[in-house]
Amino acid sequence: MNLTNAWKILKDNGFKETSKRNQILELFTNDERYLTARDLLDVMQKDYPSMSYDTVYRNLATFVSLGILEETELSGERHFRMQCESDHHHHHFICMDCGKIKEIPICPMDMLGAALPAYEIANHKFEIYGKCPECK
Amino acid sequence: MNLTNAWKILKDNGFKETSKRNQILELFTNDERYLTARDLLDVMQKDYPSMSYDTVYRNLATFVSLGILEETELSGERHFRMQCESDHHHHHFICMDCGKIKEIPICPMDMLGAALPAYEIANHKFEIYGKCPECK
DNA sequence: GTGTAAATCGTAATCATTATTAATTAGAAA
DNA sequence: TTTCTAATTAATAATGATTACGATTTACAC
Repeated sequence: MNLTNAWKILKDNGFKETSKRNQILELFTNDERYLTARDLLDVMQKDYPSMSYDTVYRNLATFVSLGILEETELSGERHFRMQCESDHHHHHFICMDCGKIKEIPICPMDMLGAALPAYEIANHKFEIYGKCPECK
Repeated sequence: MNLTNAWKILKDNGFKETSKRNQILELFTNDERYLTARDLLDVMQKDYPSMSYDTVYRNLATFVSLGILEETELSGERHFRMQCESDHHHHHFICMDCGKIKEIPICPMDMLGAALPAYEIANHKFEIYGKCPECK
């Protein structure tokens, strides 16, 4: 997901173009790591000292609901990153040191077959945590 | 994991036998769902009106560190349940309606093979969410 | 340019979790 | 059984992430 696509989605859904929104999106396009609301606020308050949590969280929720950002929970905090470009479903390795991620092309649901008959599957989560080659 | 085993582990590690600890453990042996700290407190305050959060959280942390309970995060809250009896590594389907769980005997890490050379894998999470046959 | 709904600001409220200190208690030792 | 001590708990406050709200500002359609 890049800036242009993100703005197209936002415009298509009637959202207005604001400098705050743009800076949030820019921060995500420039960082492949998962970021917290605080991470964003800390950076943005340099340019916009009046930036408030409300604005950060509200926009994060908007972006996630539109599929612009993806979200995960790491050590008790919500983390966000730009939705991957990959066209096919995948999962992530997350480095616990530097926060960089690597796409895992395998999805365990493929191997599940008929292991859960009669169950209605709504969602699943598969993440791997550890150290990337650079941090090892 | 049953009460007897849990107490053996606690005693072996020098922990004292208290009525609060016992009731927490009993609640978990009688409930296969994941419970929050608040769930426990609500029930326990009927028998022990003075029960405090500190006691709940402190014991939950103890139990998890000793491998008596297992923990996961669901919709922003920490949830706990008795460690499964299964001797072999597995994952869980979790019903989002009734909270009941079903063991999934498959682990995606088995299929990963050498997909992450040079990476140091410390941990992984695989969970499936949806509705169980009874709730569907 | 104007009007209006959307967006943001500033701040307070909420909720889960953790920390602190004093009082209580389990279990070992006398 | 009584005493002693460290572990445990109660009561409450503090913290940190997230959400909420009234007032103000802004994007943009007209």
